[in-house]
Amino acid sequence: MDQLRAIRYFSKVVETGSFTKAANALNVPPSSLSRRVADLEKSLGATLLKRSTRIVKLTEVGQIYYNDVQQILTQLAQSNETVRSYQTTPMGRLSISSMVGFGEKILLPLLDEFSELYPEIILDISLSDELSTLGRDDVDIAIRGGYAPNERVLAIKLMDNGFIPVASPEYIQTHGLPCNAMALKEHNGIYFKTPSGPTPWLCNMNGQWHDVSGPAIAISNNGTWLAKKACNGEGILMSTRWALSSYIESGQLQELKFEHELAITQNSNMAVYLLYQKQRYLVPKVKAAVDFIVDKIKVRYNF
Amino acid sequence: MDQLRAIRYFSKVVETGSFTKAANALNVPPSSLSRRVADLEKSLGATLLKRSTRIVKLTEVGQIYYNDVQQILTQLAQSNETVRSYQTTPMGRLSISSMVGFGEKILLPLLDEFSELYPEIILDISLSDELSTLGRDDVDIAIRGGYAPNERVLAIKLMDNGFIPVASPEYIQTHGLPCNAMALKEHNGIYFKTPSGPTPWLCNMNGQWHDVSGPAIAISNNGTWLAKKACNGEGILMSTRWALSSYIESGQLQELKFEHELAITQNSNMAVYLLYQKQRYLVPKVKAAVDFIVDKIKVRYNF
DNA sequence: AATCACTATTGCTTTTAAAGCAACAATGAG
DNA sequence: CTCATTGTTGCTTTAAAAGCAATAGTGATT
Repeated sequence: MDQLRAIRYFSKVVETGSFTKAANALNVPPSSLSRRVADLEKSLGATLLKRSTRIVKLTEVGQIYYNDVQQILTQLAQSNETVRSYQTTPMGRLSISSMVGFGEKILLPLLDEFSELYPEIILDISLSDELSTLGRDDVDIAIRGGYAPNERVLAIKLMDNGFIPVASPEYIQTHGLPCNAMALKEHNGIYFKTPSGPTPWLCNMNGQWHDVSGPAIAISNNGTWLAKKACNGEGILMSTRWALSSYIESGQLQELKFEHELAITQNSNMAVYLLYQKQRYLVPKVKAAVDFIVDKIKVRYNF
Repeated sequence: MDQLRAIRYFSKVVETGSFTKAANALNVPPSSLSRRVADLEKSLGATLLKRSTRIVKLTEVGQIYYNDVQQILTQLAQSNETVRSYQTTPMGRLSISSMVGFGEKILLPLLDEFSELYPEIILDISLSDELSTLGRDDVDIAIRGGYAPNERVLAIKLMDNGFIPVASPEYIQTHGLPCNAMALKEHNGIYFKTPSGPTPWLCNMNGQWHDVSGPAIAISNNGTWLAKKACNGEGILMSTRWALSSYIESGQLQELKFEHELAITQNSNMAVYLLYQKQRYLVPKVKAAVDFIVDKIKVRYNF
């Protein structure tokens, strides 16, 4: 028995929820599916699918097996691709996932250059702040802030991800410059929101952490919108240095400095990491992109 | 093409280093191997094996592919086993790897009981202090001290693994009771050796770590031999409480207590962990053994 | 409650792929 | 230079999966 084929058939049935639909998708008669899945079940000595003419659903073991086998299929596909593309020119679909803010501000412009350099690579970019599990999904490269990678995944630090407080000159004129971190509590707050909630203003004074968040006037995960609000003088914003640098340089916003530094988490080494699976670095397109991104960012943003 | 079969053939050829030997091992004609491997290479568009009539060896890509594929094969085998044995009585070969001392003193006696309870499980025990990578090798359960598991591996703390200093009453009579940890430097040392080297005597005083190791008179990874030396009054030994408890209870050795506690590493939470792959817990034999070991040890050694 | 549409399965034939065997060519040891 | 050994190739046989048509069972519809 060709177990791999049987598994592919089985998976398709699970995904479409029907032998007929799966058969159409695979361009084989339903009888083949029925027979191969039956073979598979026989060889495993267990029923994977509970079938009736109307509905096909996984049994308990079936669910377990499906999950296991899914992973095995992707791994095999990746290994095959590694070999196939070994020592060829970078080409094919390259899937990159990035944090929204970083993606818009820094990554996408960079990738425009990249595309010119490697026209045969088709980019597939997802911007999202939700963390996708590398390897499980078919993401080749992920860019995340302060993420703890597992052993199979390599992490390269791209740049610092420290948050700094800023406000517009008008706001400071109107409301006064907060003389110390504690004084922030009396100021209007514009808050950046991550998937795990809005980011508070924290301050470490003599080993003690204090929440110095002021009353919120706006919360969003869209950095651009928040920055505009800050420019309008609506309040104080804490965001990353790289997201704010253009506003600071143009004078629209200015950094507020305090004796005790501010942060948005007690975890000190916040940074932007580029993540990829160690094995996949052998695939030319992945290697090309990783090398390109890391190199350009090192040159341009880490003076 | 049955890729799985092709991969199995390919693997066998790699392992035997010859098409003919592999063919004998698999009971198929060599021509089949030749053809399937050729198919595989064609489908991957790469040469996996460099062959001549005398010698067959892996190419660079071949090596990569072989490694990848090896893992995939074991994963698939495990998934199949999971399904096959789902909800059956525990049986089959169960492979356990343990630290030597713990294995001899605690695990093996326990497993004698286990065997009576599950006669259909054939135990395959390896005692070694080298850490074997779970999942890679076909070890179902591993028992290690202070091991950092990855995400796929579950770790259950079995008991503390703190080292305590002991000496025989005779030794103390002859050399005097060391009045504080620092005084240990003047005493004969019997040292337990791990794969990463002999274990020093460390002492944390007011936040500072001091090495208070005395001159060595014996070093070994064999706890029993060291304990005997200590009983003979040859010096002071630091070893785990569980390894020494029988000697202490019989009065052959006595614990030395100091104001500042001793340790053999700056890492505080030393413990004995039982490790297994999360997935494999679904296999009855693995579940039975994990549950049994954890339960018995909790009852008998963690009062 | 009976019908009807749809679906998975089964029996049979056709097609395809791998096994098996024998002959061949290439390689490296002696 | 010879020769045993090994991997490959041509051909035949065998096994397995595809393909097709017919069947039986199920659940929604009337």
